[in-house]
Amino acid sequence: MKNTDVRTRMAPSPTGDMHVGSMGVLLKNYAFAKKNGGKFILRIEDTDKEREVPGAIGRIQDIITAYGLDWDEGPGKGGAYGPYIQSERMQLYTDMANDLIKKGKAYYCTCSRERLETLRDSQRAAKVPPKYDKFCRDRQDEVSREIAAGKDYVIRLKTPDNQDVTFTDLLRGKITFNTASIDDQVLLKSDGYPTYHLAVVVDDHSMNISHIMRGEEWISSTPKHVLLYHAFEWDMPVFAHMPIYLNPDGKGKMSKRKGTVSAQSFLDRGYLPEALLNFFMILGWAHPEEKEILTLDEYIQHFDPKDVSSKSVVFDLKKLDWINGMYIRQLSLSELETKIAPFVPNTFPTEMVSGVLPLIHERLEKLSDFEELTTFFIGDIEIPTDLLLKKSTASDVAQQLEQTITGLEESTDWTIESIETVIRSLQEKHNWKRNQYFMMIRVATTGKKATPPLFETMQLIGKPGILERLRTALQNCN
RNA sequence: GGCCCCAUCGUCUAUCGGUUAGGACACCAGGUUUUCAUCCUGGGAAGCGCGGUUCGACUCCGCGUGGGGUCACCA
Repeated sequence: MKNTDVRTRMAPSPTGDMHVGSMGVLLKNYAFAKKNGGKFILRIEDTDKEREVPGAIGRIQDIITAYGLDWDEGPGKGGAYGPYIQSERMQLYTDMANDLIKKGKAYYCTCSRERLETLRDSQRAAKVPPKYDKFCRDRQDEVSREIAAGKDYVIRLKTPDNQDVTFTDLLRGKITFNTASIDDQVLLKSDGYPTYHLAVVVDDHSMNISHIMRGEEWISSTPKHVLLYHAFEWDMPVFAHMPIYLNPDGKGKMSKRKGTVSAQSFLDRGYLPEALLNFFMILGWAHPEEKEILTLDEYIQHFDPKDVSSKSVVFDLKKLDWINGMYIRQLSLSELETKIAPFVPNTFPTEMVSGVLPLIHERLEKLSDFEELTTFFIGDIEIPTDLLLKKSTASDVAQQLEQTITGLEESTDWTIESIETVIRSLQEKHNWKRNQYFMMIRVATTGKKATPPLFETMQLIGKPGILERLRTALQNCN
């Protein structure tokens, strides 16, 4: 196969917002296609009409774009293998299902959902794996009459008895299942829609997909697909099952039960798309030199699905935070200002933002940290007396405050330098303990013991605000 | 429970039969600094167990154990 024949795809279903795990898999598909000069296809698998969420297709496209990625063929882009939305390809699935019937590889089934349910219940009670009992498989004449009489039916795959099905996973090597553990999978549902299993195989083949990179949770349904490829007598694509993301506590697949998991939610929480992508890159895969901060281009250059770890990986938020901080620090102040805008509270004066950013830039781990790091710049603050007096007595602190207020009042300028001059000379003149005095002023003017550099902060807060806070602090001493 | 996958520091990884088992995050300590952060330096921290194969196993094989996935007319 020529490199240019590499065609990868991501096939989300519009049942809600895209999961971070899906974005991680999407990135790998994207990168591998780019690396080989191939095509990355976006296909929408909307074959479950009950679970479909209106607007989800648009949101899927938007989130991919928001992460800075795109697709070569798919909704909104077109392509030679369209349409790329499965509900617009219905005829194809029906034809293929019928083809299988003709070949004797599939059969009609009129079992009711109720019958199937009671069957499963009794199997579970008997502690045997729940599976269809192939009731209709050998009574096709009867089934045909029932269908003619208007009964609902599905088309099932005629899974061979007790036969090994083997396929090669790019990361794991040969994987074998016995058909004894494989159900007579429904291919065409009673509402006429194909199931996932029929639709993926038909589409991956008809869209000429060369590499199927998907989550590890699909391994156990891969033999069903292999059976279908055999039944259709089609060539098989390369399968590569990617590690799934485990909850930060290491227990189980990342799920909504343990926090928000949509790709969008991470953007909402103040993570940069580039940082998220970087995190996905090094989760389960390592750069040849173990470089951990890398650009999309560097990733594309080095990424190979066969080098990906075959074990599930914990979604380590601490590492993500670190990466995000790195990316934020790499931003220019104007870029930061643009990106952080959605996280600036309405109550924060817009004109102050550009002044505050240089002071908090390297303190930001997430864009959403803005609020926490800047509350004391505006409005009324709480001045904890215990912190104020921590390393001195009330009378000494009162004296320091009085002198500082006078000194600042008399100063005609309000620059970082002028403030520093006043405070430093006061400290030297009275021989005050520098750490105590500086910290006391910090607490008096911000209410906090951890802030950006003191004089810059004071300058930004402004003379009236600082004097007011110092006077309030003075009152607290009495 | 059946079937399948997986197994190196707490986490993500390097190693691809011969290494003092390396790096990163996190953690701890120190330095720089008016605090915090950044930055710099240092430290603790790992081959799941038992058998084989081999001159030699983290590396190959088997079993056990543990973790994960999956068992729908959902994807």
